[in-house]
Amino acid sequence: MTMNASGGRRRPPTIHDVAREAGVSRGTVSRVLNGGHYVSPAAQEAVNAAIRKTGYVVNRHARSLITGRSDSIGFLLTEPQERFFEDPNFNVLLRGCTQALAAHDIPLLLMLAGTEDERRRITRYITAGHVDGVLLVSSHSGDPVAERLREAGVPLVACGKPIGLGSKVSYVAADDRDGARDMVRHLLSLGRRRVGMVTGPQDTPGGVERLAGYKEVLAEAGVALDENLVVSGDYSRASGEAGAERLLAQAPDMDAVFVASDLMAQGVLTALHRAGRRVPEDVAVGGFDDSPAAVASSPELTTIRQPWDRISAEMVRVLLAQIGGEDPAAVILPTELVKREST
Amino acid sequence: MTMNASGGRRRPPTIHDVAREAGVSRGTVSRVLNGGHYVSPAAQEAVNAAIRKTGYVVNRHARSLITGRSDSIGFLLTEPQERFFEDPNFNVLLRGCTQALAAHDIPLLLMLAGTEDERRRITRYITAGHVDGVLLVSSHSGDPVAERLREAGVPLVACGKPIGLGSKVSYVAADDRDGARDMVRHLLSLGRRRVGMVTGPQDTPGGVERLAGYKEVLAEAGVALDENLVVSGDYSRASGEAGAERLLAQAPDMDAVFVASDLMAQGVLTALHRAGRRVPEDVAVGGFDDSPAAVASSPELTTIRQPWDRISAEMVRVLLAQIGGEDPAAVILPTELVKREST
DNA sequence: CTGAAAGCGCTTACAG
DNA sequence: CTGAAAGCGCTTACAG
Repeated sequence: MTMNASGGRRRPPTIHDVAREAGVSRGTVSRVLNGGHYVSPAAQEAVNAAIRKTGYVVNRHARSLITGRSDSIGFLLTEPQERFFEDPNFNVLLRGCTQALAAHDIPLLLMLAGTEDERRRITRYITAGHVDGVLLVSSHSGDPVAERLREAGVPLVACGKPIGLGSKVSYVAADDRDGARDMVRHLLSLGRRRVGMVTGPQDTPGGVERLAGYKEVLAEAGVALDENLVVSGDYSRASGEAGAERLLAQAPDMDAVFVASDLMAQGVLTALHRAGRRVPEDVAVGGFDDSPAAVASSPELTTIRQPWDRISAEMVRVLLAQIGGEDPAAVILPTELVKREST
Repeated sequence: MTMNASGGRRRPPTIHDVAREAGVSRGTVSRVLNGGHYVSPAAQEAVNAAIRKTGYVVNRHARSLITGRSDSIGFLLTEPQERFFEDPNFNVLLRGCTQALAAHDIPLLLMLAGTEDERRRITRYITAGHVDGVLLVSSHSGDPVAERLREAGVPLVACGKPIGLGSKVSYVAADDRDGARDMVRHLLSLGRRRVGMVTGPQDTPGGVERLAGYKEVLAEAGVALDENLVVSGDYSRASGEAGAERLLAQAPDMDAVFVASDLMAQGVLTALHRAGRRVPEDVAVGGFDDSPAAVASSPELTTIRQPWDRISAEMVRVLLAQIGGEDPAAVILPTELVKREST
């Protein structure tokens, strides 16, 4: 890494300049900066005025060096990046986390670790203390990064339940099973009885839970489970398209399909359209996520809304609490059925 | 901001531990860390072995404190965030920049400044030296942030030409005008003569240039410009839909339309479909960007590919060069016509 | 080529 | 409530 100082920047004012301007010691300035405890109102005021006058901004490197904290948070994306970037949910999550952190004046470092090599490098970087905590977004959850970070004692909160780590790692997730149950119940309420499903990956909590919800409701309704009506996808649009083609071949009488993500549902719509099936007349289609994809497709998708705003806000809240010394926690948030044109 | 040290992290090894392990002074370790100049091969080797053995990772805060560099780069998004996050191009750009930077082991800080208040706060943060340079992504380009950062001497490269700042600020952009020319020429080559356009915002370089290209080619082909065939949008899907409706009302005989972004083109497709016009039989539709939206829509869009991978790579290259002391530079990259189903 | 030393800007016990 | 002082982990002239 080679970076030199740039041309035009003049040396910013230091705590020393502020102290001189305010006529107090540097210690007092620091105390004002750190909450104003044990500082007389007069000194307090003088320092604040001096800060305004000098345009002082704390040097975080100096502060971090002594406190041992970095005052920044990492947003870590492991595993296939393309998929996440293709997924509109990712945007909402990233934006939500950035904003929630900005409210605390904490910068967010974006970290991508798609290869094992990068994952090793990033893990070292993190465990060296360059961020105070990590927001982990990973699709497949046999993900070793979560375990490594947990072992190193790095505060961590995952988006979705990390399989295999139980409640030792904090996570925030929507209630996938309940959402799936709502959707399948909705499809049955329409009178459909040949309800197919395109699942998510089965090494993913969402993938597992949504399938479980589907099976439960079918069983409760006394509808026999037909293996030909279940195919698996990987959350990508392409896998939805392929999945629908398989379903059509295996179970031509399918009259509804629950698809574990809106993106896959877009693919399903494409395949159905090509096969000449009308949606929702011939086949009702239910998605999951309520992502922008849901209203971008035609017909617009009936889907299950994941509360992304709350998810990101909770992830940040739990992480900050954990950095503050609290124990890990799991937060499960309710979903909501959004009825549109596809059912 | 209140963040306490977390439970399990033990104190990481310092340069002092490495020096002891290697049997050299701390200065020598530092020299190895910073390029290995003026270090004997023997010392070099001993230090490297000690680094491996101790698992040493440099403390960036200490380094930054003394060098005055932060060894990190900011990715700054000003103006309406929703639009950018909705825009698939944003993802590609963000990912490309993150990866290009990762190759230099430089972390990327994501900064969102949608309100004037946030913009002020971020500007202070940046000018205080917390990042070495800024990758600026802003739609409307009367954007005061670019000017403020330039004045403060912060190395900066914009995505797209910042209006009003001339070549004082580095930027990387696709050749918008040339791309637009290619598309309109393509539409004319299909025999269409009533070619409409949905423009981008006219306070945006891309918005201006793409319209200019459209007008140029029409003039060159001897096709009179019809004001009824030109409406303006804001790059959002919704504005494309509304724009197409206006065009249909003003110029029902329109047989082709050039839309300044794929996202708007999706909206155009929706409106055309609703009006019962077949694409491309009745109306040929050309987009711009070659974003994921282009293949997600049906029919798939003929469009102009922006070389996003190269754009992000060049942005990073130019920024690092500028941080290294070079003067600002503008880089214009060629576009490419991608023929699909909509023309 | 190498070590001893100063110093980056801050925070935090420690005396008062 | 406040100042003087030590020290966080590193880099970089400065002597040798």
